[in-house]
Amino acid sequence: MRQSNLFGKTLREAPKEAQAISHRLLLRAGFIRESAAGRYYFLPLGWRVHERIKQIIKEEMDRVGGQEMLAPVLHPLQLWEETNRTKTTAFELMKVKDRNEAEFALGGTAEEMFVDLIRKFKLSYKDLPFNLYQFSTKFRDEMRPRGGLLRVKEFVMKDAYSFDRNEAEFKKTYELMRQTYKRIFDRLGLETVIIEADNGYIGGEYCHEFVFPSEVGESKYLVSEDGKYAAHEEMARFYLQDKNSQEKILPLKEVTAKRGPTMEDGVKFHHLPPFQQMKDLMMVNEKNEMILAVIRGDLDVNETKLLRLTKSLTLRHATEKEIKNIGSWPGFISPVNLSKKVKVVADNSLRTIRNAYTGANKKYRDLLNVNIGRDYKPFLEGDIAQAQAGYLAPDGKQKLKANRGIEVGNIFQLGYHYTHLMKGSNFIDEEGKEKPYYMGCYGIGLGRTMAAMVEKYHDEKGIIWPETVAPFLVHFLPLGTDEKIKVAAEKLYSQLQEQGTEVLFDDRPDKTPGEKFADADLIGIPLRVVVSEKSLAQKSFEFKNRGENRVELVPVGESLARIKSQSQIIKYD
RNA sequence: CGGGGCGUAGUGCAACGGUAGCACGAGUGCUUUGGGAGCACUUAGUCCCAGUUCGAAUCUGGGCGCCCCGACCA
Repeated sequence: MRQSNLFGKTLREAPKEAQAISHRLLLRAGFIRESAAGRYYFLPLGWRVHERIKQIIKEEMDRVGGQEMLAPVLHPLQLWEETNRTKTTAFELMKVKDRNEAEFALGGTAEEMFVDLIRKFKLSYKDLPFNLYQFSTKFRDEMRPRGGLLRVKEFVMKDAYSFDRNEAEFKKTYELMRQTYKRIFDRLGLETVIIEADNGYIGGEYCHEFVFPSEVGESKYLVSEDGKYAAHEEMARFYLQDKNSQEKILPLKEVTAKRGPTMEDGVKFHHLPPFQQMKDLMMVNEKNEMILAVIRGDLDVNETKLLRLTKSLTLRHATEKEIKNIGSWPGFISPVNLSKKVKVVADNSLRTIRNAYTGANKKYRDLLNVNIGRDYKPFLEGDIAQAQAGYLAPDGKQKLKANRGIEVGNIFQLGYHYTHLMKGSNFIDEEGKEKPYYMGCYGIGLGRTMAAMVEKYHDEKGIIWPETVAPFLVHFLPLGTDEKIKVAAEKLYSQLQEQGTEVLFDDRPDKTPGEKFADADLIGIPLRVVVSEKSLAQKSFEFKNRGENRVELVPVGESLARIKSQSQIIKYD
């Protein structure tokens, strides 16, 4: 490619709205341009990188038997209604109507579409397993796009959907996909951390995020010091340390407590440690059922965990009025003698304390010596506690550290979530009976991956692309206008083209060396080859790898072979 | 959606309520050619709609748009 023909220009300064390094560099180097908030043009250079990333993903997906296909971008809205997702994803789902007033969702993920596809076929266990994937533009009406390509409203995602005959078979598929993702990110040169995460509106019981650690990332997670345990903060478990469960159980006692409504007020009033207090959080789910979450006072309720434990679709805090309506009092809520309408959900931490204090469902009245089991029997008990940096990892030895990263990929167990909700998504088993498919799904955002790579591979002058995804392998710069240089340059350029080496040939005649170098550094092509009067005086071309300062003179006659050997794409196995 | 900031030329910045200017870019010509060259000429702009005013980029109201922080996600 002749640079004089390349569409897209470098910018000396980044537009001021760009803050993230990847955003600034991609903009400045002429890889992307903004259309509207969270919607970007990929310019020719940017698209070449994007397609290289795509190729790597495709190779790895195909290697493990994935089959690429393509689903429509407009999804019949009825499908989303069938799985309740018009409700659970209301914030992000974009809709359109056609001329017949038929409603469609603009695909933001495609579980329903793929399930709907496979139920159009009568398949048998002999057809299983299979894994279908696509690269397609996804639409998500994000509340706030940010950081250039880091979070956008429209992006190309590789999404894959696996269909297995049962959980045991699925587990193999899941493990295979985990390894495949690891290979993909390894090939891209991104060391990712695999963290446990919440399935959110995607559904299913568990999932893992592939996170590239970075300050500009939005995924907050906790890792043990040895790195063996890593989980998204919304999911992270931790080791519960015992507090006073050796204490003798005392009789329940109600006392007057003229105090404020906060936890600190309780601590001050009773002169007892915070852990001995009970934190009571009144929530309301989508069916207007009231749920009281109770937890040890030194811990916080994790609403994601609460959502999962109670199998709720949505949860919100109850209003003061609602609390009074069920016969309690804000700031003095208690699971003891509470209205039967409220489902009490207790955190495991309440088993680590005895003789707790909390409200008495009356203004200015508190209870002392509250003990789980004796004084109240929770409807559900489980882990609803928010993990924090400094807590012990589940092994009880390592400390947890907080970290941030860019979520570049995600693998989900879906189980029967969709195949139960969507009628007729069954295959025929060995006995001739219909059985639902056991599913998983697997996503990678390409633009975000590209941004993550720039976050990693750059210096103060610009991007430093790894060869695996670089837009070109060689940036060839002739300096000066001398006829000898021109002839030598054109010769090497046509030879490189003949041997199929991807080269960006900076043939712009009116650019000074300084400008060509600056652009080359900014664009970040791995190998820079210069021809100039100086180099020709030594019958050589000058080679320099981006990111290294070492410059090497290579005799003209050997240059072609040298480039060829250097530009062999690294084989990965 | 809540909070904060901001909309002036392709990009970065100026302009007290009084002629919209500078740098880079782009174009033409000449010179120059190893780290964003020099000279000359040229090109291109106040987000939109109202209002206040003799006069609005500037003040007021509304709209639209963008960025940053939070609640969501590849």
